[in-house]
Amino acid sequence: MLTKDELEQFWAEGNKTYLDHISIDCVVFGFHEGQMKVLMLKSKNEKDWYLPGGFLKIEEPIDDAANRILKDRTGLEKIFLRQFRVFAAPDRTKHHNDLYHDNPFFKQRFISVGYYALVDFFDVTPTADAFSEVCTWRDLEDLPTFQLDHELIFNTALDTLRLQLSYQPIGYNLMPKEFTMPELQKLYETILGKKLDRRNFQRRMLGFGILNKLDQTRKGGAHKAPYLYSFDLENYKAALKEGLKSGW
Amino acid sequence: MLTKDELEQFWAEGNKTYLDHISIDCVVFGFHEGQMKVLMLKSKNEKDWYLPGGFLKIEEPIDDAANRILKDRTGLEKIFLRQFRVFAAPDRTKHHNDLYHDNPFFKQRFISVGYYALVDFFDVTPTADAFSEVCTWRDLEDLPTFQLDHELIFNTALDTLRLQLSYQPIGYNLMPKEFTMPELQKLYETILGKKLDRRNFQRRMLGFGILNKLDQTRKGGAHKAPYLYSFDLENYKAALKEGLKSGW
DNA sequence: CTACAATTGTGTACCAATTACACCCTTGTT
DNA sequence: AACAAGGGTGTAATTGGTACACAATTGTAG
Repeated sequence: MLTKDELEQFWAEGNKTYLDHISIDCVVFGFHEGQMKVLMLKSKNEKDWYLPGGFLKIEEPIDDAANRILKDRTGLEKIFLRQFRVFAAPDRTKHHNDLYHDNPFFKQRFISVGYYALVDFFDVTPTADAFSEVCTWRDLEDLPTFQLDHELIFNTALDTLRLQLSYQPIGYNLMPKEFTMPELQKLYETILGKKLDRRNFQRRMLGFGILNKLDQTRKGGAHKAPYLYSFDLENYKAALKEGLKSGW
Repeated sequence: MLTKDELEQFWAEGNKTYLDHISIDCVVFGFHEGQMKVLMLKSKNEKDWYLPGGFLKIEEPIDDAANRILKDRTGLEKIFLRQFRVFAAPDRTKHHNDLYHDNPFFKQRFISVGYYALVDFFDVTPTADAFSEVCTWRDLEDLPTFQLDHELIFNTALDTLRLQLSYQPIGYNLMPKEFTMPELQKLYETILGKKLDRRNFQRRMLGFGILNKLDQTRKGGAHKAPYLYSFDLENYKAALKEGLKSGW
């Protein structure tokens, strides 16, 4: 974390590096021990948490900016990222504290482009940014209070993710390379917030043709060892593009 | 249309009124004589057409800006509007002509927020903006060449609209108050670009519970007079919110 | 004023997908 | 060796979607 002076220096330089008025906020979803997680940050001086975010460099493509920001927070490149909405209420940064408001760069109005990301929990190394000293996964069942409009951004991302689940495959970016059917089902149940029938889930999932059944089982539990699966990346990508249901 | 001097004046004042780097582009869909239409503009000096658009005022909510822009082009207030994506390639305005590029306001990089709108064709009074003298409906089957990245914006809007058709009701904003089932079917067929079975369409549509059957028929054609329907606004709005299919 | 063409209203048989279950198999523990 | 906890696979019942057939209404041509 920067000192107050360093911070002021950073902001003073802001508009030489970054485009005015544009910011990016990211909702990073992970999945661990049967729980959905979101990556969040907190600075020492404040009690509220916020989402990973940043600004757009003057000549940078916006998806590159989102990737850059997330690489800094997670160590990951080539993250599954999707733009889902712009947050632009004129007063969205009004409640910021003086540290920011005294500063000419941060004082301006920001139109924030919201992205959500799906990542494999174990691949991520949460890394705090210059304005915080805590960066960690938060459980969806136990969320902290949010800064600014970040609760709205988070909720909108979750709604979008749930909606997309009904016509697009999800999981490739959230699961490890190999996984069992019950593990995948748990992911779906967690995103949707409801229980699904084990047998029907399996049939339907297999029916999509995006899974490869491996000739191995996951030993360890005091039960029958479940088979391992991996995603068939080619079919998975095709399903992403064309959707899982025909609609009309 | 403004003269060159007036135009320069307008741009010179630009950043006193408008926020830098942010623009808005709108894809306005209408429906007339069995054809899908898009509202487009053209200026005298150029052969390519462009979409209705504008800028965000310094303290204006972004949805208000989109509504304001569309009110200017169509005369309509309270249009059905939906944000669908941000267009932000750094070179997206590079191919603009000198009239614009010589100008400090327009020379800057713009991040454009894309909206699509659905309107009743007959309610619209197409009105040119300050930079054009043609503003008119263009048939989807006979589109002109587009300026800048407006073809990408248009295509993305159409894809989004088609996708939304599979899980949300559409029509309230595009149809007149009272309409017949074949007329509504024609709308769906036009958006989707394919024929649907008349009888199955009717059954499914009625199954959604968003239509009121009226005790009148539309006379005039040399055929059996079809019944008139109107939307049940309450159920329609509920369906918009919850979606038409359960998904999982 | 009657026959006709066009188009709408309604019904039904068939196939596919989803749901709700039952039964047996494997694994580690007691 | 018996048992508890889960997992693999199957099937009947229901729902939903698709592909048709047939009767009814309207304006027009003769």
